[in-house]
Amino acid sequence: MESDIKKTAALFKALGDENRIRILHLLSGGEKCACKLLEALSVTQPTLSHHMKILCDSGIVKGRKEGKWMHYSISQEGVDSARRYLDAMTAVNAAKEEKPCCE
Amino acid sequence: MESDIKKTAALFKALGDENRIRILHLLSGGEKCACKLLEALSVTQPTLSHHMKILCDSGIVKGRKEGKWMHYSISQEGVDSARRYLDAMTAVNAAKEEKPCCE
DNA sequence: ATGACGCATTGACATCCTTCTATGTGATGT
DNA sequence: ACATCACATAGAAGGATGTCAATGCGTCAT
Repeated sequence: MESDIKKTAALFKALGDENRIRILHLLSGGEKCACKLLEALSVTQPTLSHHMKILCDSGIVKGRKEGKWMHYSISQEGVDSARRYLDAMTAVNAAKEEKPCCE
Repeated sequence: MESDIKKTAALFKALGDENRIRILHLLSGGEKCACKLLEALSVTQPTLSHHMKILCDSGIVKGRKEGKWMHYSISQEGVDSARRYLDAMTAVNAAKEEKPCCE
């Protein structure tokens, strides 16, 4: 439960950077290798590598090694768990509704 | 388009902190005043105020002032726009699929 | 008016994050 | 074996972020 919060925070933290959002936009067009991402992003190669590690660790992106190339794609499970969290948040549970405290 | 990225990043950045996630969990039970959030969170009052500002600025929470009390609740529109972004990311558009670059 | 209360703002400090250059590692080709 | 290529890792620098104590600002009651 408490570790759930940690994982959720890591997931959304991963989504909270402009360059990583651009990367995800690119990946929404399908699996891409690192070199293609690199030429689309105006960052250096180590910076891209750093962002890809964060995205993979958070679970929203998965990597596939093929020879010396690295192919990245969006992980459906990662997106699903993010969506599941948003749903849980949205579900303003009327049953849980409590009396206002201050009036 | 570019400002969309900024707004999206701000929204997910707001979701990427453990205490703010706890706040949203509390708010999923319905509107709450700041004092209730405060006693549930083991942070000081200025820290809570700071987090509430970030959540409100990102659009995922809205505040309602009533006398000297501040009531916070989850903004459906904010959650929707977050969900919309996740959907856009998920939609692995087969039409946009391109030839792999490196093989 | 004055004091108490609820919350916001300021300023300081420590930590984390993003980015870079430099270097390491593993696979491919000659 | 050696050079080259694609990517990862290490280390450093600067900026952003989370937290607190102190203070400010409305609002309410007396």
